[in-house]
Amino acid sequence: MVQYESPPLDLSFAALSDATRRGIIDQLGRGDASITSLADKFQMTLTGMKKHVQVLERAGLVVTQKVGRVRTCKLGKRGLKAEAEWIEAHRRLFEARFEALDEIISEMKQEGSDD
Amino acid sequence: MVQYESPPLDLSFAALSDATRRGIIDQLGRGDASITSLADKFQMTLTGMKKHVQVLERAGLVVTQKVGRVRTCKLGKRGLKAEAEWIEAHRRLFEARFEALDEIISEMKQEGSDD
DNA sequence: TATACACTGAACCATATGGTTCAGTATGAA
DNA sequence: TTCATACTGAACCATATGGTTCAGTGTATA
Repeated sequence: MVQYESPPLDLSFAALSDATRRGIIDQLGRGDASITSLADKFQMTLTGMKKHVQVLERAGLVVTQKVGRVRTCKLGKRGLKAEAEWIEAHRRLFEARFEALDEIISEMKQEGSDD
Repeated sequence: MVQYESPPLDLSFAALSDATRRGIIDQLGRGDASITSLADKFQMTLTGMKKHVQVLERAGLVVTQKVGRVRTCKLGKRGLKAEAEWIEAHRRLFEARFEALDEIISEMKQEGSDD
């Protein structure tokens, strides 16, 4: 029996699982943007865009600040460090598995039913 | 107006957004496993575990093979390359943003309402 | 052959997601 | 003051998620 938690990774990977939200990050990399300008760019209602931004904000990937009537979104200082670390560590894990001898052997004598 | 797609990243990031599934990848890194052994290790019903494995399989992160009555799960050869690339590219993007001059300036003269 | 084991599928449940519309509120400009 | 802009919140909708139970099916084993 093993225990696993770490909500931050849950939130950020979930945030990254949507193409629109990855696009928003792309866009904010080219400069800060208001909700309205993002909504225009991604052909979506203001309300819809606000929800996406909130998801990114909860994940710490984006920070927003409202000045006057416009809310400006920018990339969060938190960055993607934790995510990069998890991915890198496990990418090595994947590779290690395939270099293992028993893998090569079972690859050679590969038979048996599948579905 | 911008168009964004790429279902593979959608699927894999979504798969990685659950701590149990990240744990399964961890576990498979230490050796192949049956649905039953995974279900035991994560204190979950067989049916529940099967669903998690299916999510990982759809994302290409895990492959399974049924021999006799046991379905063996192993890490997929696809790996985490595409995910690592996206994360790395955007991690640099985050950092570039913070090195930009206007960031430093606006950080200094930081005022204005927030919520 | 009888029994146990490993999985599978259908059905259900509560909650979350990704989107919308509609009706505000607050702010800036004329 | 009036009007447009920029956002906000509530409500709704269809679908997905993460889990369960229950009733199978197929495969080993005694």
